[in-house]
Amino acid sequence: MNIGEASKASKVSAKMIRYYEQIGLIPPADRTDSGYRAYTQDDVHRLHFIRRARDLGFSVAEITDLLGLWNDKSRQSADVKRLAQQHIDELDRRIASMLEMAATLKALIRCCAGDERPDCPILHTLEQPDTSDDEPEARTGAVPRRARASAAGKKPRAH
Amino acid sequence: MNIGEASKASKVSAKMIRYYEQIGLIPPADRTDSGYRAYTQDDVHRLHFIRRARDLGFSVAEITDLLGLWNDKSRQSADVKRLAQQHIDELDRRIASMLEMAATLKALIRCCAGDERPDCPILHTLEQPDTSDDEPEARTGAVPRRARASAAGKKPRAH
DNA sequence: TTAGGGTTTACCATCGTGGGAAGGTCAAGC
DNA sequence: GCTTGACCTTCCCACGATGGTAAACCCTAA
Repeated sequence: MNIGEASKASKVSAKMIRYYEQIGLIPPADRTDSGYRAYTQDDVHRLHFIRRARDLGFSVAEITDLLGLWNDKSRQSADVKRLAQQHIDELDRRIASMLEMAATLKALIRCCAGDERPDCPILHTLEQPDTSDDEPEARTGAVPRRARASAAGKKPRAH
Repeated sequence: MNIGEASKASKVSAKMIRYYEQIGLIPPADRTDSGYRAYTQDDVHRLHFIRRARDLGFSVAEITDLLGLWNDKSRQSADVKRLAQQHIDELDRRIASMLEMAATLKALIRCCAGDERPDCPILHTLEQPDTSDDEPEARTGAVPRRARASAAGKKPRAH
């Protein structure tokens, strides 16, 4: 099977298949005499597995582990469960972060007239220094602010 | 004011200040005779504005627009509101996408014994082709699947 | 004057994906 | 056989926002 067919069958783009091979997520494909990559049904199966894990938001690094467990006949389901739980926790963290942003914005929007006048509490708030919590140095090193921001979308998944 | 001081005051790293200048988000800073960037209180004010907008998850492109409105004395608050609403919509889309992933994983996890045996419904599900919805071609071109995936974290915000 | 810290530019890495160029291969139709 | 179009190959570039590093330069206090 050519890479194009494997791509269609697995729903992983040819570009990504080559990339996954390059970074070692999948073993190098067999080659025809002319250098074309040749895939078996099993290869497609693995690619599809990867695709589905990506759809669930697993990073390539996490998928490396998942594939390892997938191939390990003597795996313990607890290991898989732990991986999945870690990923859920990460998702939940990012969700919470974004919910917080959205809530803040929604509160601001409710106060904005949204008419032809220039006065706007949204810009006003962005302009103002922190009003509620403002211990300048003490809090800067703390987790929340940066954690909120950094957790906001660590694993892009743009096609 | 040096870049270091401006950085501390605005809570934007020096690295990012230079980057924002490079991509044209902020105008080139004045320079001292020796080539050091020099910032005014107003510059810091603008940087802080940017920082706060980033914390709310606005992309640099969106902030370009926000800054334009900020500087436009004859702006209409409706324009600001519209920008904010668009961003909220985008956030909500990504949140929904991640909630869906998390829900799927949580459902899988509930079915996994999580013990020393290798049998695991999580891997099993990743392994299986789509069972519920499987109109192979008809649906592939449609939005949902890819939209779900691509919305999963388009705007990384890693420090 | 010297030491140490701040600053400058320039380049590289991240992560997963797409785009494109330049060239080789294959299969169908003439 | 030859042409054509679709496919494949590798290689490089881009994205977005950020961090890191290195080599060179500047400033200030002791």
